[in-house]
Amino acid sequence: MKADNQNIKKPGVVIGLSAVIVSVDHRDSGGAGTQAEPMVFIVRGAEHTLSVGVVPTNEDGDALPFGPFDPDSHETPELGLRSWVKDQTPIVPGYVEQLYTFGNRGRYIGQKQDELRVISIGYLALTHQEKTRTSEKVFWGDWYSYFPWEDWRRGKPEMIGTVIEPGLKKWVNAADSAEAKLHRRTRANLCFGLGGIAWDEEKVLERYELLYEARLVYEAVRDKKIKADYTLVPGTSMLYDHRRILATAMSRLRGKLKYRPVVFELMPSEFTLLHLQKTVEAIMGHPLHKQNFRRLVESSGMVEEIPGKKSAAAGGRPAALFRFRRGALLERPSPGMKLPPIGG
Amino acid sequence: MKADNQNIKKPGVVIGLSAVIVSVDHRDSGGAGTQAEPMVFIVRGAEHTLSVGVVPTNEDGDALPFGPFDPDSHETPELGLRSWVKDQTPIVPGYVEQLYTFGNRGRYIGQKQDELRVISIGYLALTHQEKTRTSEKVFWGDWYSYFPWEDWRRGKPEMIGTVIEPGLKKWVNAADSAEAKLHRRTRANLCFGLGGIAWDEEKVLERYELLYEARLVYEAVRDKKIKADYTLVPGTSMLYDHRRILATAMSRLRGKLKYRPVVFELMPSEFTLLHLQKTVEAIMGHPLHKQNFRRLVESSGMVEEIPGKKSAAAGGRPAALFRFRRGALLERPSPGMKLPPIGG
DNA sequence: TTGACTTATGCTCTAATAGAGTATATTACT
DNA sequence: AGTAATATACTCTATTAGAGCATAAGTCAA
Repeated sequence: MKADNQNIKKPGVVIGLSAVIVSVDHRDSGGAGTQAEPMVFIVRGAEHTLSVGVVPTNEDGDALPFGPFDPDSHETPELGLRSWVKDQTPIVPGYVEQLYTFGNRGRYIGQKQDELRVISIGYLALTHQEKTRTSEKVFWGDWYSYFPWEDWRRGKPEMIGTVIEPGLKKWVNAADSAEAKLHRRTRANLCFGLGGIAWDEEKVLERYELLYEARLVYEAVRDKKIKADYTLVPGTSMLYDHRRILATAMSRLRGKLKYRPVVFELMPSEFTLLHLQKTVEAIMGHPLHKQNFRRLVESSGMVEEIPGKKSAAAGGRPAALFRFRRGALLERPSPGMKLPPIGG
Repeated sequence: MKADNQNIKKPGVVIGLSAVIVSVDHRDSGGAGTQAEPMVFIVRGAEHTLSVGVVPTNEDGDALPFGPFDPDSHETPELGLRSWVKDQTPIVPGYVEQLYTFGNRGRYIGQKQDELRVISIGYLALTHQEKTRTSEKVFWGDWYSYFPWEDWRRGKPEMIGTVIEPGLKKWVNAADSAEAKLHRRTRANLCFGLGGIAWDEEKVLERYELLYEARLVYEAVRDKKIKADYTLVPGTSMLYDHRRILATAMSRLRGKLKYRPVVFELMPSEFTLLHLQKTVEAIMGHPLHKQNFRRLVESSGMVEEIPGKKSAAAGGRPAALFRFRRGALLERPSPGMKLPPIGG
């Protein structure tokens, strides 16, 4: 259990903080045509993503905001993230949770590739301030533009059958042995709900990693420096491994929603139940049974009706307005809403 | 989103890998008096825990194994951990999962406290090789010796009523305002299942942090340099923030057991159902209903009976021997065993 | 050899919950 | 007034969870 001190202190190891800042764009207030889209805070262009100034790149593209970890001023990495987000963006996140620490070799590819190792502590942050100033360089991106196959709200995305399944089939058949083929096939089936297996909305990361391995996303083509003479899966790519970090955040958030009342971090102070439902559906990526959702939410005690107040009706009976009951957090050991899985 | 390069590269930031290596000591093979105790791999004495050679301490005590992260030879931090564990210990962990990255200021307290910042990427590793050579300095420690209040297998631990509740009551009453008192009280109730709230076995970390804040564990007395003229909660303390890391691992493992078949990483290749049950109970910290556990496990398809084979009976009808069905992992999207919470 | 004891295993009963659907209420619009 | 749209209340059923009883298959000691 002895080790050389020198190994550790070499220059060229950089610690940074990556943030997946999520909000939900509530297109309108209750009533007819209520819409909700999950958004991620994106910075575009190398000079923004490379705020530590040490990771040169020639590529342009979408990236997650990335800030320095300053051991002198930051008590904890999480406080560091909060202060950096507060200083550098117009966002004040309510909920912040550490996701994962990413430290793969080669995750930052630049001229100094071999010298430099970037360790990123990834965070998930939730906010309901979706109306922030944006520009061409800094904006809220629709998270399903990066992961279109994750959006089952209007049924199974077509590309799964037309692009992903054929692509994976090719990858399965490219395996060496029959054994390896079987292994690849079962993995593909499990991830993408093929062969009678149910789709699991939490497997966002596993699916992305599988597509990467099967070289069906641009990042794989880029990192492995291959020529893609076949159809890639639709979806916006990101710089570095940021799409992987985003996938990690989506998996985590989809899981968390089921047992902790984090949705409310994404809601305005007053909302209708449809409003809340559309927000949950937006995150989970699939539709829910309206009456049962209502029963669930009302019986959970997480929410209280605002007496008298009604939403501005738009094409139907006006809905009651609700607010989050902060007190509920103090009454039950692990409040949340048990959400059903998608019907496979 | 610009930052100074200098902030990052200062010397005095060390990245290390901490491992919570868990095994279960199966005291005997099925039959009467079957016992199981969860164990953690412990190193005692500063020279072992400080293998990076940069964190001086005067104290002696139990610590988690800690290894360097070497950007030159480690493709990923997880591979770094695996290789370091393999080289430096007799353990070959099967399952490894990243837990959390700890980087609080002051988590390593030494002469150079203000200069040095240690960032530890914490890992949870599971193994069933509990029979490894040990010494006075390196051994398997009973994890309930560090967290005796977490063991409800033989009912509610007495110390909760005799030491923890009174200690927390004092802490509640020491709050400034009535509001703050109420807040502290509800927090204590939620954590420790007081006032009619059910005990939640997953809140290991929250409970430890509460005890720390209420200065009822030695680490708080040590870090805050106060004089403890009152009774501390029983339980072995650890160096640095290692008991917090262990608590994080326990929380994670208790949660994971409910939806992923990780128990089998802790089992020998053949086992009886009682054996399996005792192992789950050991991790979860509370007893389970035997017949229902059997129904659950058998219907899950995670396990198959070994035809003909029976356990060596010890005082009763011999039990059938089972083995883990690896194939089950490939059949269902998220296999596991839904475990009931402790009856509040 | 038999009866007491111990553990394993099979089965039943009941309460709670989840999933799906029907029915009615309240609004706007034509 | 009638139609469309949404909100809300309620019902029905299948599944699951929690608890306990009954029987099986061994050991051990008198």
